[in-house]
Amino acid sequence: MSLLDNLNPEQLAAVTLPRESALILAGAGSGKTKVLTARIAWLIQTGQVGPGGVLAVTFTNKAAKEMLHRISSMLPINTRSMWVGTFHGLCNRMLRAHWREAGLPQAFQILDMQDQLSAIKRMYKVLNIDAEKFQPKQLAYFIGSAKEQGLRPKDVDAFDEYHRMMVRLYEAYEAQCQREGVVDFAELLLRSFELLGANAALREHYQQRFRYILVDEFQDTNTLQYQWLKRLSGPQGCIFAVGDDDQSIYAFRGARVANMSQFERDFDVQNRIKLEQNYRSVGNVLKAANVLIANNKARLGKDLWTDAGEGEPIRVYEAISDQDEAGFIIDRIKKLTTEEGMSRSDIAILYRSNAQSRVVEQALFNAGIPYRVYGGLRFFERAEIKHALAYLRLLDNADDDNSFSRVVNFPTRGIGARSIEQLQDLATQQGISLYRAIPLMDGRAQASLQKFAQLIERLRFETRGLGLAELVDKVVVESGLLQHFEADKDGEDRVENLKELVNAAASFAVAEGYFQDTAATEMDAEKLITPLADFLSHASLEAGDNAAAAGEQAVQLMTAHAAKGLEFHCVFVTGLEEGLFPHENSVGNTIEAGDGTSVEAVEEERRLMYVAITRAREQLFLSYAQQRMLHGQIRYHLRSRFLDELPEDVLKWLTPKRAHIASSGWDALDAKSWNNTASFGGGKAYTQKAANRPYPIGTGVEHAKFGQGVVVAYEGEGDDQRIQINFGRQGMKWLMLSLAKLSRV
DNA sequence: GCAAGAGGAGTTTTT
DNA sequence: CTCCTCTTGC
Repeated sequence: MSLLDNLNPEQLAAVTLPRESALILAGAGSGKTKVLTARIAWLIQTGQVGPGGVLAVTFTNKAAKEMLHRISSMLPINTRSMWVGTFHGLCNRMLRAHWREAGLPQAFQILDMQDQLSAIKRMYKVLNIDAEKFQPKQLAYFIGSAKEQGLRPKDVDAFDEYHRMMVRLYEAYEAQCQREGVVDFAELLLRSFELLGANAALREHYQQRFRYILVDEFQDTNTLQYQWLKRLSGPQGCIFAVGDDDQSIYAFRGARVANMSQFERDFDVQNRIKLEQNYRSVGNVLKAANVLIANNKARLGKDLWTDAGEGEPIRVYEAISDQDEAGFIIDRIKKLTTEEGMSRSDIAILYRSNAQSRVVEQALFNAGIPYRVYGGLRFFERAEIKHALAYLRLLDNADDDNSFSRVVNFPTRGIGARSIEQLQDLATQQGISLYRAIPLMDGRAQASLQKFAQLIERLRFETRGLGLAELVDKVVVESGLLQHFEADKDGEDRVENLKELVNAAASFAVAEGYFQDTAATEMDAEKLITPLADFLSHASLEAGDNAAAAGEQAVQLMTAHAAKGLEFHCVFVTGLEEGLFPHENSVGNTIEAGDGTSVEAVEEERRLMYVAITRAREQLFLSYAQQRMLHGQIRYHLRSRFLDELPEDVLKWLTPKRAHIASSGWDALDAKSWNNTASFGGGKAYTQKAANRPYPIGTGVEHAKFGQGVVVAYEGEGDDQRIQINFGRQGMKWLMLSLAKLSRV
């Protein structure tokens, strides 16, 4: 069977393109990964390139793994010489190989976001910076976005005092990182980019080597990633970029859709291939998606179609409250699993923000339906794991002050804050790391610090020659971490996790081909890295699964963002309310597209909605609530504009469709006449019909200037009485009741 | 050195 | 409301 079987004409055209740069506009569910992997396999199979000449880059480790997996199932080749990975993973690989040229210590460590923040806080202490005025998070953001634009401190223009300070802090942060031998995520990219820029021999080497570069999710690339690709591919470069502008939902973290059209210009792209046939969803879902996304102005243009039938209509439910909405979902899930025999794991509940999961979780829990929530702490981010990793990092690089500070007194060894301060002063004075400053200490604290240093030295000595898993095991035990959590009556999970870390090290060693007799600290000649350093990189770059544990067969709960790339038989998109989805922060705002133009921020929200609904294979439920608990207050929202943008003929309203949300100030009696609603409670707010409140809270009203809105609150009495109305896209307004010309909707 | 309590903030997130 | 961080007090 040929690789090219089972490809539609557009896919085939993309897979078999000659050596030239191309942009593949791949719609949701159009077989994007299939095309990417088939192209790689085809290039290799037809002898146009060897595995070593291919570089494929993705955004997530999951996507990279999936790609490698598929390639190796198509071709009997060794994928180790192939560069397939995330931007960060590939940059790390390059920097490990050329650490000297890149100006890094061989054992450089990678800071994740947590580490970066603690590094900044530590720096603030030394420099005596007011963390209120210059918030660590703000600085981290500032540094990150500077680096993503390729800017070093000297390149950043500061227009005011605040920003001048930020630049100085950026400079100090850089110096600290360099001294400690650590790099943050953005630094991995920028260093690699600068390395390629400064070192012509190296640049040409890689340019000649990677004859074919393939990029997944191209719409998500930021400025630096794009420039990196450009530099790496070189003048003769050939880039196969796959992306979907309609699924660009990460502008807020620097993704630049404009890279797509810039790519076409920069690389003289002759071929823009559209993959529009969808293999995932039924017709009704696709029609809704197409019509919805057509409301966006900034688009390259694309319409999905399918051979499959229309499927069931999209069902829409207006809930009285968030609880009622959850009740509706539970009810439907029960029906789906019992009457239609659907597996729970084929059902996803999507929402705009994480906080919305609570109500649904509660309801699922009460109903005894197993579920799992995506988006919690990931394995390598857990405190006990970070502690263990800190010991390991100190073995690899004793100058890593972040790691030092984390574990110097954990488990407690009587080294207090004052001793650390003293030590820090000495280290700062001498321009050396905390660890190296220990011998300079005197007084009482010296003894305990010395003991800590001896522990590290002893561990380093005793683990020499050990395999990776044995090394990790030894460190977890000898550091006292295991014992510490074993003594803690609530430490069971942490003990389990530490043991799991040893397992993780063992399976990592196997997966990476480090055999039992490979010493964890011995350089692997082929990979130019020690197994320990490799494992530590892995821990930083691949933080692990972030789904809370629960059995198989669980309903999947996640944000619409987290659902990107996934698909489910049945999808519930919840909280479709103005202010929530689209989120209030996006309404009325514009964002820079990156090419000089600006677009409405709500367009990104619409794309997010597009992503959400195109996750559904067969069944799609949309819901919203008239009132919901938010930040400890009951809030009233209008129905989301996105619902109103959907074509009526693919929808089936399970509750009467009203002119708009809460149009008649209805009470519990009305609710009973509606499907299912009464049993789920809620609606209490609607019983108040005080004479001085002509429009009860929750009522829909129309205002000549602001349009339609929902009554949210009252204030004052008599002639002074004011009414608060949520006008959705016009915002929240307080109006004098006696003056405002209102009418019921 | 740790636990309780005040205080503040509160989209989306991968590496 | 609820979660997280930082401070205060024993």
